[in-house]
Amino acid sequence: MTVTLADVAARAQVSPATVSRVLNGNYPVAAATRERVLKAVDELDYVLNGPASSLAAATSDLVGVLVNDIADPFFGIMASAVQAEIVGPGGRAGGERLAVVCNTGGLPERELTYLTLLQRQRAAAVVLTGGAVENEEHIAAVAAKLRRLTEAGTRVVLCGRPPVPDTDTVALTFDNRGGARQLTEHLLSLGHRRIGYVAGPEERTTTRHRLEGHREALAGAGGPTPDDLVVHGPYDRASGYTATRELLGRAPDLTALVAANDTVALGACAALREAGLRIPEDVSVAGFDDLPFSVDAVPALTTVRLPLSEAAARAGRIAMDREAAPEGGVDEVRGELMVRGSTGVPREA
Amino acid sequence: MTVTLADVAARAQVSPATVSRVLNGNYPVAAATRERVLKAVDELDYVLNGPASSLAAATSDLVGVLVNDIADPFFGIMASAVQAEIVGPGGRAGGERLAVVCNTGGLPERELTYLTLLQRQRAAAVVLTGGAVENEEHIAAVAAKLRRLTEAGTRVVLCGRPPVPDTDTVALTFDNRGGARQLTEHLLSLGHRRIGYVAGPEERTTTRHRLEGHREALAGAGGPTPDDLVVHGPYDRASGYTATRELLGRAPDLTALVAANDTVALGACAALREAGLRIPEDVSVAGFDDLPFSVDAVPALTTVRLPLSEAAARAGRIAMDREAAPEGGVDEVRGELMVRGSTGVPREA
DNA sequence: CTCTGGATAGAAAGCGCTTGCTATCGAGCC
DNA sequence: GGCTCGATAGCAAGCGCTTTCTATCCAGAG
Repeated sequence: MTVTLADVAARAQVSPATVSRVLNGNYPVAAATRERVLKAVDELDYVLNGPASSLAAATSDLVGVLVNDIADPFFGIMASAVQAEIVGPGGRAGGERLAVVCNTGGLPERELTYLTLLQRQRAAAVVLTGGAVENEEHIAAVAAKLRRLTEAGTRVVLCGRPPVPDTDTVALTFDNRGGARQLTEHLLSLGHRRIGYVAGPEERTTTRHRLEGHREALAGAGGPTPDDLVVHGPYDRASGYTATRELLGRAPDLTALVAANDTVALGACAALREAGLRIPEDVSVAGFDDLPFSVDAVPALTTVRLPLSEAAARAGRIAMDREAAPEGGVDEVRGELMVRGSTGVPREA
Repeated sequence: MTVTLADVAARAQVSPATVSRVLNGNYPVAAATRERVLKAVDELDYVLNGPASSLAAATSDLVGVLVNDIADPFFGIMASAVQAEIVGPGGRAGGERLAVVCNTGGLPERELTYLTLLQRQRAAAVVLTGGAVENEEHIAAVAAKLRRLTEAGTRVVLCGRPPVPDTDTVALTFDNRGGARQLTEHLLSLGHRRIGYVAGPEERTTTRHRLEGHREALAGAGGPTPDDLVVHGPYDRASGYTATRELLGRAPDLTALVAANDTVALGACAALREAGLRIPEDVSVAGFDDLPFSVDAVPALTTVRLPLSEAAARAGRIAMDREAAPEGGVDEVRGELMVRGSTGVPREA
């Protein structure tokens, strides 16, 4: 039925071993023989049997990219960059690898399921993107899985995720704390004092770090962060919308709003507008990430730009061993404050 | 080194065959034995060897999802929906499958490369999303590949892509033409006559169909489509921006602008605003797809909503054989015109 | 108490490929 | 001219799992 290596070998009048070597190109084969084999491959329209090959060679050409939410451009951009590096610059350069992105939905179980699935497939490398869930049990489970993966020869790279102690993994983290601090400091410097904060989901490293940065900035300005000015919710537009309405109810006097990310900020803007408040005249709004649409918001969103594409590309290269891992296995990538139209001087400043 | 089925068998005091049967659950195994095996699996932390299993069973649990640009929410949303259906409603329900999304970048070669890679992995199913490149050679090559895939037992489903004749594939198409027609008719009914059109890349089915719908509407209103009011470009913000500047230069009198999709529309808005034109007072703008951010644009974008998530979920279910394929293997999904603030009556109407 | 048959478990033959080791063939060298 | 060595090609042993075919065991039937 299906064409096998043996068929090709028969047609090319060589042994299966030779065909295998031509296809893998890691053993000298006379030019004439190679030609003959390639011709046979072509004529028979032969396609290597991946599983058989992986089994025999004990490695596969699968590379996994785990993301929390593929529908979110934040992850889409990173996934795209990683994948581009993995397939190879030329589109198919080098040993064709299958870069597969796995959507965990931010669920701990799914993350583990995918990790197991990738382990099962003997993946060549795995890139984990985005914030991690901060749940002791889950962290331990993931660490164990990653240890097992690296032991089996799978290279593991984390991007935008805190390093996992006691593992052979490489981590490229984002300076969420520092970025958030800068952002809030910017607001403080404009004169804002009552600043609402729409945080991401609890138990997420990204959420915590950004919130900590915010608190640091406020603490630096002498004030604590009133708990009632912080509301948690998922990283989506709806959360920004509802949280803002909630905050507006709790503190009608706030003059600025910091959102967990740009998407949330957009929802916040919608809620403010609906409440008849102008941006930034009545309330300033700031986001995080600087996703492509942020510059097009009206007014353009003040935010912290994270070099998602660059960082992810680097992660991909490290995973492919085409770039050295950073000293110590960890490197922090900084964000850049982008001041735009959505933030301004408060009403009565 | 690594734990194998045999190790588990030894530990559980059973034969490898029994372990395999417990793991696959397709053969009666006494409860007590099953327990013993499962315990051994757990104690040894055994993970099935995917390649070996796929080789022996001649099938794999990989399902491929091809997208043109994973960084674009249009595809991210579809990928997410397909993946959710494939993994199973419960997160890990059923025979754990690995849904992998492959980013083709809209490049024909890459599309074929991924298809080959999936064929090589003996994928259980493949879902192709988004418009296809309209290049005869490429179409034939893809058709051949798909034929080969279906022959090998891989189920192939197209989502938002025209059916491929003479193949055993199922296609869920979007009514791009009809949606575009409605959109332009809406503009015409408002009184617009000079309408610019920022089209997608040439040689793409989506581009062509939307443009045809636009032309149909204009023809219905008695006028042809002046060629100089149509500009092609990629499906991104930058394209919308530059194309709009170009159009503004060519026809300063235009009162409305239709973009290939929402992202492009956003770029168009930016260019208009920069030119000092108000939306919709001076120029009306319309997009396509109704991506999440469109409702948050200011003014909110008039567009055609495509049920991306629903359609993709359905495609996923069909691929998993959990839903019957539509009659004839093809079904057209309609869009819905969403009239919002970005379109209005033209200046001198 | 022996016989029949359903329910389980095991033996073993691959699945298609990779790769260490061996065999072959000339060419260059003493 | 016989010998050594580099360059190629083939042999054959797996890689770890699935599955067909058989063997075994025990309950109920006669």
